Amino acid sequence: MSNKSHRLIELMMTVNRKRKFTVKELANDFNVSPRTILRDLQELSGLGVPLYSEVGPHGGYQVLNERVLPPIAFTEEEAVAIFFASHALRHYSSLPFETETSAALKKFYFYMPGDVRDRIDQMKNRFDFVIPVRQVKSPYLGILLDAAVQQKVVCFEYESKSGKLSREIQPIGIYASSGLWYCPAYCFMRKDYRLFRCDKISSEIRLSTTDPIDLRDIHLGNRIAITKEKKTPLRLYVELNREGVQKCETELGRHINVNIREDGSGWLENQIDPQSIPFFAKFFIGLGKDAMVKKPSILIDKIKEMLIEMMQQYK
Amino acid sequence: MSNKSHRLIELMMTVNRKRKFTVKELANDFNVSPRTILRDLQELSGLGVPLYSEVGPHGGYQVLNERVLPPIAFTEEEAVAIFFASHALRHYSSLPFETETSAALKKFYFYMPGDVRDRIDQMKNRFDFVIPVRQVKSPYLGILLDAAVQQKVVCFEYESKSGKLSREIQPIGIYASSGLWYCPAYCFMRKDYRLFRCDKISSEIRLSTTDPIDLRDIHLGNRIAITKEKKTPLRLYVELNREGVQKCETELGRHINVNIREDGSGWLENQIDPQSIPFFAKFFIGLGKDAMVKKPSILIDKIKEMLIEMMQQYK
DNA sequence: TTCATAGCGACATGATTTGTCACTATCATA
DNA sequence: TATGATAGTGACAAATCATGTCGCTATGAA
Repeated sequence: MSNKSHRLIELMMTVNRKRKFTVKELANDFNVSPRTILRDLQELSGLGVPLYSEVGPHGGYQVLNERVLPPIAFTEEEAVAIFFASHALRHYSSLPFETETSAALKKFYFYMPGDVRDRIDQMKNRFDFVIPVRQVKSPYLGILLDAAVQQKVVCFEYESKSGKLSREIQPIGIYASSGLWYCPAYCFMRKDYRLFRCDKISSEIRLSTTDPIDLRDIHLGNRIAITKEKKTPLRLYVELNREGVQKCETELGRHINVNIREDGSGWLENQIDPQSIPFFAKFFIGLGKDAMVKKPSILIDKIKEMLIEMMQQYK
Repeated sequence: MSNKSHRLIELMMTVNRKRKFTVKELANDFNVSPRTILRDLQELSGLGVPLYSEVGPHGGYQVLNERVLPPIAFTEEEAVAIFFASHALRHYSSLPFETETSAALKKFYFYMPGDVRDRIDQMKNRFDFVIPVRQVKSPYLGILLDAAVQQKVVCFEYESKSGKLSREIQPIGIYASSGLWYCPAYCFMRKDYRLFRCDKISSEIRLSTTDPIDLRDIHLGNRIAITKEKKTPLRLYVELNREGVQKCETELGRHINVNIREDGSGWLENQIDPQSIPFFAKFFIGLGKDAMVKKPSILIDKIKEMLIEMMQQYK
């Protein structure tokens, strides 16, 4: 392959790897004169590599946060799958990334071969990953994620049912579920793990001076096992008919285990946290006669209480 | 920019777009001699573009099914966002793509600059898009999507509440919501639009000989408006407090418009389909005192009926 | 001030690229 | 079977491009 084109491609990779470098350095690496490197760098710039330079001692070139992916061979299916997965991000009103993801998608789309593009166009209105739309913004996702990754303690005002309270937490991670963002974290106030809803954070997030605890081995994948051990659990037992089974599977996700019989009916049998009684009461009322709660009695009482309340509401 | 390098990059895009072409053709496109194009194509080959050629009339060059994406400049943020969006696909037990998406992800990951890779590794266990896990497989997603794109009529056995029935439908599209796949379609049996759950298709899907109707202008984005026109609508009016507003936003998605007042409370005001009365009755019972249904009276009656039923159930 | 860096322009030289031409090979099809 | 459309190669001269060198400016840190 020709010298120059080859060098340009190598150069592209090299600058991406080094991120900071001087013209002289590269001239040595590539055994060409600095002048040549200068010209090459200008070409790279023209090709879209975002180079930035500063003169003076300790100056030099830098690649800005844009990186250039080298040519990657994707099969058509792969490209389409990646496109639509990223496309689904448009449903989120908040993301922990600063970027407009639409910019990334446009690039991706623009550089695709024409027929893949055609295929995407045809599918665009016929295929989607739906995520409930919320207007609720969660502006602190980036900070929380950073804190989780870097093991930092943060504090903020949090709007819980019992009112606004200042919290000091060390995030384990963040995740989106049904259009809302959640942040499981260690709460220094409660001295225990708690789940926070990111949209209920009602003040700026500040870094705290509290020493972080060691959460390196606790992450989204294993936190449930770890946090569950500590609760004083209530035993939940619910009979479900076919419809009930299906709804529970859809709506409870993986937190609660749904057992299924051959005829399609089933039952729930789980340890639950006393705090979640109001949630389950509402949930099973919503299921109507598709679910029959047998235990715990405290849950049954709550359901009755709510039913009576509602009877009054609708006279 | 220098002629040759420029041309090579353009060429890379062009061959990816055209997939099949002759040397002469390209020579015209690029205003160079065929000889030059030949030499260029050899270089591209050397760079990994999978070219294949055949001599003779109707021969020419082809790009094999792996496509090479040219170098794309992504910001670090963009790359990370695309990675995690695609990563979220692993939650789906069924996808309409044949490919293992993990293969695509590995490639993507592999070619990233080292420090982006590090960042991804750090985030992997601390960031996720959660989708309710279902064991339910939907093996016909690909076929349904094809049928939607290509305007074809298909038929299959469908397991609805009223039992197994043979259905003949023309899909509008498919979408995933809360871990389940749905297929809105025109149903030739009901002579109307219906929503099918892809996992309830209980037989092979066959192409039907029925003539397709013209659904080119109906797609996931507008089907609701179109299908609604035909119904005899009921007017829904519901008062919501703050919590009610939030739940409706989360759970009703974009189908129903939630109006919000300054104090956080709000109301629903919509046309609804009489068929969806049972759904809404359950839904608003589930909201408890966070919602107060004012209209239509038929819905209120249904709610009362269900409440009474449940009171009896729990004595 | 001095030094290390980026950056530009001009120019001669050497290297590469290009077009042209003449040739071979393959294959579909008229 | 002949023909034409296609890929593919080699050689060489002409055109173009790339490179190094030199001299210069500008900037900013130490």
